[in-house]
Amino acid sequence: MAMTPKRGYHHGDLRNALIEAAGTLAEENGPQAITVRAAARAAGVTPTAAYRHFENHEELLHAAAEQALERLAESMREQIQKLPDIDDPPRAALSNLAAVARGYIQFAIAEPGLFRTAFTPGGKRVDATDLGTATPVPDDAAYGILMEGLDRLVDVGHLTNDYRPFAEITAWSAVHGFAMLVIDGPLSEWPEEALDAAMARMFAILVRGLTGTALSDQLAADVLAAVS
Amino acid sequence: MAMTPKRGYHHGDLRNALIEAAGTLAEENGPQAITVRAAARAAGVTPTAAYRHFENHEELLHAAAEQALERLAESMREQIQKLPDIDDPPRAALSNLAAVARGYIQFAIAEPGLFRTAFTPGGKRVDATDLGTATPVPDDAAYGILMEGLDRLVDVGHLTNDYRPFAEITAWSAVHGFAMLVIDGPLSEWPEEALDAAMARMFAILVRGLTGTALSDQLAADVLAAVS
DNA sequence: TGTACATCAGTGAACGCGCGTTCACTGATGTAC
DNA sequence: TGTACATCAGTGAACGCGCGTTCACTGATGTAC
Repeated sequence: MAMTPKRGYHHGDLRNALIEAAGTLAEENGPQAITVRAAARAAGVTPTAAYRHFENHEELLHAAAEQALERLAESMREQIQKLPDIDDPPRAALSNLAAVARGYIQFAIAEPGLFRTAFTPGGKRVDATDLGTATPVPDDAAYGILMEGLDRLVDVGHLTNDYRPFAEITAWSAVHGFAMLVIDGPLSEWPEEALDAAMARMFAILVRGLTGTALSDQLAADVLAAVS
Repeated sequence: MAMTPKRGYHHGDLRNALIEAAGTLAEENGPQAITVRAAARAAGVTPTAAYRHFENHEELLHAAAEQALERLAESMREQIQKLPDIDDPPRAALSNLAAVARGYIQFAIAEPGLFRTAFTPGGKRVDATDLGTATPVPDDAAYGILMEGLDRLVDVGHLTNDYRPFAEITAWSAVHGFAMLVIDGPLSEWPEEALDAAMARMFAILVRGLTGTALSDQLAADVLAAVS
């Protein structure tokens, strides 16, 4: 069934081409720039053709949002993989978490248009795994990576069980908020070094809040330096 | 110079009427809904008339964003004023900070359209007090309220000086991120009680991270219960 | 107090644009026999 | 292997819409004398 894209009248893989085009539009001018017509134009196709693959504009936007979210997760994974091998397990767990945060924030800074697209309203992206649950959980990769990072902190003895519930909400909120403030808010004028310092500080506060013990300055610096 | 609004050919206070109209539009359908034409329509005036008071669409948007930010600050002040008198100064300082957070998050939930408007990109709202500074600081009221809350924590001995720098960035990030995740993100499906629990948890983690000492469960509950 | 006149704050019509979406259509493709 | 035909994936033209913005204008207002 896997068909290689074909040139010519029949495109071969128009659906993906449109999503890709939507991504490029979002990269350049934010989610607002994603329109059926512009995506079709970029894919070299008539607007009508898009309606073979998407019910309407909203569906295209939603598909683009999902793709952007996946790119965000990729950025997080990249930072984790860049990490050197670390023998000390607690330290490794901390570095891992720092890499997760770094990947998240770095993606927002590098690709603000895509980042906004990922969290665009209307793209009802929280397909709760179980809508019966009071606290439905996102099924996206980024969320999984964060949860894993926190679980590792538990395994390693750094995070006690009584502080585990909702820990991911706090961590996510902080990192997400930071990213937002950088791209749309008061931190947008700050130079990189100041942002790095603020981020290091935030990480230290977050870790002390989660684990109850302060990171030594040395450890904090190391852990953060380990990610680019 | 203060003129009471007049009916008739000359409106009397069209500029403010347009900003007000823009606010209502944003309340109902988000910042996207703010258009020159719609605002003029709502103010009972021809689109052209709006151009007597705003250079272009962007300026109107910017004015609406500033107003939304002011409403956010009001919401924070309201929560602070609702606070009962508390004799114990450290406890009062903590309650104050909790009220600030509550006011911020509550506004986002109650008025998501305005909240998004306040942080709309393009409304280059960070008129840095001093652009020579490496870390320019917003001049809006909401920011001032947050800073004051943290300073009180220092005065009271809860927050040591080495943790004060960038503390506001961390606190702001967490609260802002939480608000965003609630209105546009994964937390939008959560029932109120779950949000309250998550928020209480976040507050506890944040305070422990900032001050180095855990809030007793009792204190945390009290402090959060004090705000509606 | 009355009036001429400059200025101010609106009107009304029009422009060109890009959008989402629908319609009737046609060329390309794959399959049954 | 050849062919008839259903289906699929596009085209091309058109619709109605609301937008930002500009133009020449006019009625209302305030002020100088």
